[in-house]
Amino acid sequence: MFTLDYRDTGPIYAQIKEKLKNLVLTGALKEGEKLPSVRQMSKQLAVNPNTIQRAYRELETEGLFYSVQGKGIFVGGGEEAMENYRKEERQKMKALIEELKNHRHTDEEILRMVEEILKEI
Amino acid sequence: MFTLDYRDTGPIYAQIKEKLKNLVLTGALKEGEKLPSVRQMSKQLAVNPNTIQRAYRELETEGLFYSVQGKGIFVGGGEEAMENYRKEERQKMKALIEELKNHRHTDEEILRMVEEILKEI
DNA sequence: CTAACTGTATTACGTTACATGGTACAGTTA
DNA sequence: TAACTGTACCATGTAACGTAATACAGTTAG
Repeated sequence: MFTLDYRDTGPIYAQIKEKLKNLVLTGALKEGEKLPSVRQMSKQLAVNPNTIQRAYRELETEGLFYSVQGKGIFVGGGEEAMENYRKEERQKMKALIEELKNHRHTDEEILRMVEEILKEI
Repeated sequence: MFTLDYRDTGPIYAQIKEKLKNLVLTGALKEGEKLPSVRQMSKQLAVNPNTIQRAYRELETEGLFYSVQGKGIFVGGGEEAMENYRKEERQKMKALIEELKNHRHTDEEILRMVEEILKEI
């Protein structure tokens, strides 16, 4: 499904959350699909089941997944979660732009930087 | 000089670094200016001298400050540090834009978002 | 019904980062 | 000389993180 990046310094559960979120947001995991069980995923990634559980639980809290006792964890419709993520992303962008303006970048410089980066990718 | 934000969850030394960096990048602290001593600053902010020392040391490593034994810590020319920060900021922006594109945002949407935010600020 | 699978919860332990507190030493300056 | 600077340790307490083990409830295939 995916592999861990051991150069990443942050918490493992956070990295797993990020990977799973991306799989859903990019459409690789679609609504209703079942995710690997906590124990199965923990074996695949060679981490503790509790670490997987934490990632799953938090993604459920965010509204991206839903779980059913004894059955498994599934990808939800995600409208609510999507709306949250859009807001988060906009907030991140706003914070970054505010930082750039604090550091004496002009609006034109910022726009030019964004356009350049968009071309690069 | 500045105050700490106790809602901030991250390390205190990191917050102090960020505040000091901003004071220099915005021009509030100019080249050659002397900074409060480790002990003086630690009293002002009510934190341990070692915490201040760490912030100062790291900013010196980044090339923003320079220290002289027995005299104090001063704001450096900072050309080297500035260059690093510009690169860091561009890297942050690139990472954020890549995330947005992964999440199915189009170039037009991203540009529009940036323009909107620039107007807001 | 039973066995094997699911999610979920809890407790304990070790490691590490962070912050504090204290001490010490070298250089500068009034 | 005294009081200030930076710098370098070491010891301690706390919290986050990850691991490990265990237990319980619901589901499902046999």
